[in-house]
Amino acid sequence: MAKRITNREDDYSQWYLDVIKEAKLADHSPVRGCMVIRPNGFSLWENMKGVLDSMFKKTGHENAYFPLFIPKSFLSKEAQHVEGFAKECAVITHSRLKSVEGGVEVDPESRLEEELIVRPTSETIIWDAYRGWIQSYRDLPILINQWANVVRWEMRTRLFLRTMEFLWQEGHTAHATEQEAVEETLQMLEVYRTFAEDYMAMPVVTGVKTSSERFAGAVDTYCIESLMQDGKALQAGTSHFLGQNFAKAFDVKFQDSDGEHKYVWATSWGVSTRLIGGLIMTHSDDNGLVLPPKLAPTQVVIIPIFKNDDQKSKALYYAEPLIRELRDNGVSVKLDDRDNFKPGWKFAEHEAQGTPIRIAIGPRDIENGNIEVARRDTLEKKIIPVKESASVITTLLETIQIDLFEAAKKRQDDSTKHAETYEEFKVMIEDGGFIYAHWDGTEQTELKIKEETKATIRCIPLHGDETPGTCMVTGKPSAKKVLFARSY
RNA sequence: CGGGGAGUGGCGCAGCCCGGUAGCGCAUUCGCUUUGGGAGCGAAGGGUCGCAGGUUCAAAUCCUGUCUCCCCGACCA
Repeated sequence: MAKRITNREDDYSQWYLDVIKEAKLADHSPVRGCMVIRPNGFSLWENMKGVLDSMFKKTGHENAYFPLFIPKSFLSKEAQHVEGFAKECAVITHSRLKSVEGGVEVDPESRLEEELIVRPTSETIIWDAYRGWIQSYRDLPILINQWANVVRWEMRTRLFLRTMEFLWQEGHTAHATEQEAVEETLQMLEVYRTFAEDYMAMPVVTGVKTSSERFAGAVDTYCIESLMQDGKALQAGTSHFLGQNFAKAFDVKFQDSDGEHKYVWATSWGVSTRLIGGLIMTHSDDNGLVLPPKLAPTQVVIIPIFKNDDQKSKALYYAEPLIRELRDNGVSVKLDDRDNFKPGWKFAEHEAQGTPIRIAIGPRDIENGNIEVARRDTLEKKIIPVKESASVITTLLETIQIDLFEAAKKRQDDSTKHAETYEEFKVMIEDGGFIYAHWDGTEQTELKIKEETKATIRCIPLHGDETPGTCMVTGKPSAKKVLFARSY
């Protein structure tokens, strides 16, 4: 078999790129750091989007859309926020081109009076709008989400994990009380955890970021962190409690039931196409992509095996009721009846693309009233009677979904360690993985650890060991262990 | 943005040092034989050698600039 995908242990980065290429998820674009999301990648995103969107709707959110362009002055209104994003904003300075000999150039006459920035995130333009929408406590809460693209001018990019333009959703909510906003922040974090674990089959740790890793402009940033197969951590989603920072910056006040004018409390939360990168690195293997059934664009592929037209039509005839029954059960089925590829070629191709279940139907199966069922995750094959196939397959899809999560969870647990001393920590971090250790809570110590080991504090976990101790570096008191890892 | 590597039919590569009319494998098209793990034979089509300048009788090859990708750093979802 011609191997087109680099083995993970030979070169993990190359493997990641090969999987994306062979699964036809995305291409590089002519513009540095941008990507073309191909139909296979986009339908995966659409599935993720569909699930998340209904989860947002169930928690009372509505979708809206705010502009791509933001007046430059808006960004400078919240001091921390500017500092965080200033270095990575695309700026629009001109409005047109003019033809010149051999092409076009920017028309110097068209310089904009106020330059526009391409949104790196939309807090500013949204809070500017909220000012006009909010007068009374009766106008609150505002629970809005938008699906959009954003641009961050990154130095170093990787397909899905960090691109200059990416697709995401950003929720922006406004509340009358601090408590309500904090509850919203945690509720959405829980939505993300549920989505990651129950749909992506990607186990995560939930926690709060340290001040140095916090979102620019937030009071607290909560996150879901997951461990990839190479032992590096990926921040998969964030939910921010913004306090009154943006309300103050954009002067958004409401009159409360007690007659007082008060600043509004805010949250924002988002996940992006980066999740696709996380999905790839959580489940895929040296044969290509492995997808959880709940998100796979195609859950079952049927490959007829035939030597001639007669056998082909028999196989198709045999497959037809099965396809119908599976579809009636809500299973997405694709029949691969192309005759310009041999079965073996198709097997390899669908494996590379991550289709959870493959069914082969050949003359032998038809004769015996069977089908051959192969699982993508374990590569296991078995012959089953066609009569039982619909129920076997719907059950198998559920089993695969669970097994993928369990396998990923086991890997994450096996790669999670506790370090009591800094010496121990330095040794452990070389093997990758999550490491719990005591930390004195200061930025200096965090920075020292980062400089010496390249590991960062991924989060201060919300659930877990609450035992106090002493910082592994300084020996100062520590309330509880925090989670370290090298990260993407 | 600094250091290293790379860009040649759709994909993977050779040719470059030492300039002389662009080649291989896979894929594509047609025909025949094939089809239970990436089929075989025969024929055919397809390339501004990343882009822009320059040197030269002549540039994929030499020189300059520039764009994109990969790896490693600093910065970030």
